[in-house]
Amino acid sequence: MNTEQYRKTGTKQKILKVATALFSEYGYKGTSVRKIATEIGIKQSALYNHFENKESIFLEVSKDIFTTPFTFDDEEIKQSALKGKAFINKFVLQYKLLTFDKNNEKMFRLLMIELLQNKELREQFMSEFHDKNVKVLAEGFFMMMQNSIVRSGDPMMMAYEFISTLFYIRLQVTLLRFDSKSTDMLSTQFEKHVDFFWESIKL
Amino acid sequence: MNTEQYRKTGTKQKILKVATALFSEYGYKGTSVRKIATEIGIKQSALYNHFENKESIFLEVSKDIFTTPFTFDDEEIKQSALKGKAFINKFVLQYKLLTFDKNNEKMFRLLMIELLQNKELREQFMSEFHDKNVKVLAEGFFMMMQNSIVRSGDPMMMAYEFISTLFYIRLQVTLLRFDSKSTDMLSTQFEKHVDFFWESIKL
DNA sequence: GTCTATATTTGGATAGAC
DNA sequence: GTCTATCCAAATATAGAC
Repeated sequence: MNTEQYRKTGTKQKILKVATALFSEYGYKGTSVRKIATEIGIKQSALYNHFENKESIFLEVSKDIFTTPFTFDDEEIKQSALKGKAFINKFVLQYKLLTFDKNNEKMFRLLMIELLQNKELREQFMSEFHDKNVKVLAEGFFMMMQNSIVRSGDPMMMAYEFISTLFYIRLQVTLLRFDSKSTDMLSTQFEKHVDFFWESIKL
Repeated sequence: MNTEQYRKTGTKQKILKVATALFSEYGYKGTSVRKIATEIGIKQSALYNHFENKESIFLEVSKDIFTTPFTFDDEEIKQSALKGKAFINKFVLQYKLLTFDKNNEKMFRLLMIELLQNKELREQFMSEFHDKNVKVLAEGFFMMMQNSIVRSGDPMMMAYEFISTLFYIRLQVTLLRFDSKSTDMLSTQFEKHVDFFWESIKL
């Protein structure tokens, strides 16, 4: 029997779930372990059976920020890149799905809340959120340049230009949704961006 | 005589200065009134002779976030817009100066730290930081379209594309400088952006 | 206006019974 | 594993002497 283990895991998962919700709404300092505990119906001291301290809860929660399934394998890149616009369309579709996905939204909020309070998050932001995406995009643009599908230039620069707007849209969407405001005006912004950008680089 | 008033104002200004530095580094919750007080060499309780409470200090500090001298008067727009690239060059120069200006940098950091914790800041971000800039840029692009200097399209959309990259560069610069890292790789990004964008829209 | 002293609250963490 | 009880630290804020 593993009822005991099951219950233990159950509580631990509850803690992580509630902590994720609270951290991504009120930030690290704005979230007390008391609040986490009462929210799941246990006393504050009981938390310490599952986690050493508050920070270890946060660390486990924030682990998931950058576990986004965001890489295309090489084959897929090559195939898509030759199709030109289809490549960036594919990329943006992924990005858009992440933006509106409930879990990813929480993680993105948490990232933005703690970005200037947490050096490690800043570095991960640069490497995982920026560099990785730029690299994938730049590879695609490079191939398109070689095949004279898009105008020549620095692929990394082109990728930078492309990803920056995606980030900005995502930030705005996140802010609006945080206040339960409509994102109608922004929902088509992703596609508009693709169209505008493609028009800017195609040959 | 207004020595007393002078001293009062002096302390008040000191408080605001120190509070700005601390809030923009540790955020609202991460900054205690104690720390503000000791930093300027007075006891914590003495602060309450100048401000009602902690929040009122924050409010006075955050007032300055959006007092950036960022609008061009209509005449200047018209003149610059007809010159095409000179217009966006001018805009970006302003933006770049703000990005690297010590005071504006603090204010931007404060904005990013508190953006998801403060609804009013979010709304001001949208109206003052986004809408206002989009409007100015869109007017310029509109005139360029009418004069067949740039390709036709939605001026607001074009402005959105343009400003989003500026914001992203600014954010990255701010993060790097926060960790005292080199911004060499980004210092020319503003100009690269202008070049890339102009190449994308010019006729 | 600033100081000392103090009230009050909140939050993180531990000890020990069940 | 959870509970009650308790400790400790930090932080906001006020009262009253100088």
